[in-house]
Amino acid sequence: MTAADKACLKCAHPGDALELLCAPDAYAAPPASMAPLARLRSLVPGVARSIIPGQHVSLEGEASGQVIGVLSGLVRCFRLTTDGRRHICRFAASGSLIGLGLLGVQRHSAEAVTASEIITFRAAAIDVALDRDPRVRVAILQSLAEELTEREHIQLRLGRFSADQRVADFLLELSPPQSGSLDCDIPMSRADIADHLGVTFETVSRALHRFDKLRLIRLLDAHHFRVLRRNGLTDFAAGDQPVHLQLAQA
Amino acid sequence: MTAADKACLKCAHPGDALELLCAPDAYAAPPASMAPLARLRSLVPGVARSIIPGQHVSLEGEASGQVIGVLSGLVRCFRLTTDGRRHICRFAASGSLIGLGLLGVQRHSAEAVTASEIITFRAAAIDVALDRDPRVRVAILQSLAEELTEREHIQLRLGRFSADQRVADFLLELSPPQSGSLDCDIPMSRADIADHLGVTFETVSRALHRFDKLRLIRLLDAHHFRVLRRNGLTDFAAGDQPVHLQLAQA
DNA sequence: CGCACTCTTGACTGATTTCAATTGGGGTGG
DNA sequence: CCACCCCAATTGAAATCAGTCAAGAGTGCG
Repeated sequence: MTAADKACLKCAHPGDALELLCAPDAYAAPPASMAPLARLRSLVPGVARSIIPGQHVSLEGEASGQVIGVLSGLVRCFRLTTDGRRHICRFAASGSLIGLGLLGVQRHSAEAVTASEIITFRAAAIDVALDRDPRVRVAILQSLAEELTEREHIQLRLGRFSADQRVADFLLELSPPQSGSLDCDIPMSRADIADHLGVTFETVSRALHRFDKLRLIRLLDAHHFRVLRRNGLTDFAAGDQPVHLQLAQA
Repeated sequence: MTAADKACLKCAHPGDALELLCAPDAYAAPPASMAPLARLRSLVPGVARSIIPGQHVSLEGEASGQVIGVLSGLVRCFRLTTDGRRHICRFAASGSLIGLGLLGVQRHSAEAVTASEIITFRAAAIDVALDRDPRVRVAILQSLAEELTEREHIQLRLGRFSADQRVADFLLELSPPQSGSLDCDIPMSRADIADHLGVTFETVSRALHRFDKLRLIRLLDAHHFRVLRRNGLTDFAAGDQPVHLQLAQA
């Protein structure tokens, strides 16, 4: 039996005991947002392929002439500062498009976080289709609108939230919106989270364990947690901190 | 002679002695990016009007069914957190469009920083034009691409730069790219800058005076500065800090 | 002429980073 | 199959950066 056989395919973290904990597409965007990529796929020819964790998808600045869609798994999009640190601008889950905007010029590098399937479109093909088919135009505009909304939120989080608030807010994104106490997985490493939230991985770790102590979540293991009090997390992320009072007791 | 007569019309900061210091359209985007709004204006009917500093343009969350273009002046786009703090997501200079994405639904509030002229398009009109005229499509996509690129940079700055680096980077944005030592104005208040960079206004003030001491810039007054060593600023913003060594001496 | 507001500056506090040590799990090779 | 190694994660302690609090200066406006 190989490692791959034992691995939890959903989250790509090895270990069979926890397979059942992996919520189906836990990090996936709501169904509605699958639409743009699905529609694009039906209207523009593209080449699908599978990639393994860590495998690179695109390189910052390259004029690859490609747009990439994530069909399954999770991809991290990042840039490096001149002094070598990394900033993960976003995690692209299934349904996300990478490289829109200046068609075909990559604004950032991208690598697989988990085993993923991606589809590659030629930017030129999309450009042509944009002229011919209004449905393509709608799909692209919708995808751009979604990314802009997502970025707006990320920006607010970076600009105005404390370290713990950022982590709480991120956990809310990881967990399905409605469910009160479902088990969720954390596909990415602490370092990935840290580089996305603009904090250190130690701070992420501490925050998670603090939430565990406060009974907001239950850390099942390093990559799985259960939401115990979603409202508590929400309040905490929002800055209402009745929870902070409990912090002293904890 | 009224206050308005004496005011520097470019930056809307009163005082006649400094009128000549106001670089023409100092904060304006490069000429190329004027294109989308200019083109849109020639293809879609819109209503222009003038607004005074502080006057509100749009309200977060409202489904106004409008898209706003900035013809001159400067507009701040912002959101408020639940605990009442403000985050300025971006400063929209002449040529910028506000409210693109989910057409007609405002992702944020907007107010004039300086006396500005804006033009209001009906989202429905743009939507119709998008179907009919490919040039509109190009203009909208280009504008979205520009905003996304801008946001990507802002996000990196918030996520990975120290307070001083953020201010240095912001100054670079305020000053025309090429000129070595031209005078620039700072149209917005310290608080505006702080709420954009995710720091306090005290920190902004301190950073500016530090750069002045280091001879990277010359602060002419609270709202005007001269770039002395652009490379120094660039290095500082990038994290190379040969300058920091001088900091001890200063 | 004085009020109000923005900006500057200093001293202190505290959150987060940095540095360092330890733990734990998984995969590899013996 | 077991021991070892490596990497990720956790945890603690010290150091630092930026925030908070507070006082004072400058400037425009009434």
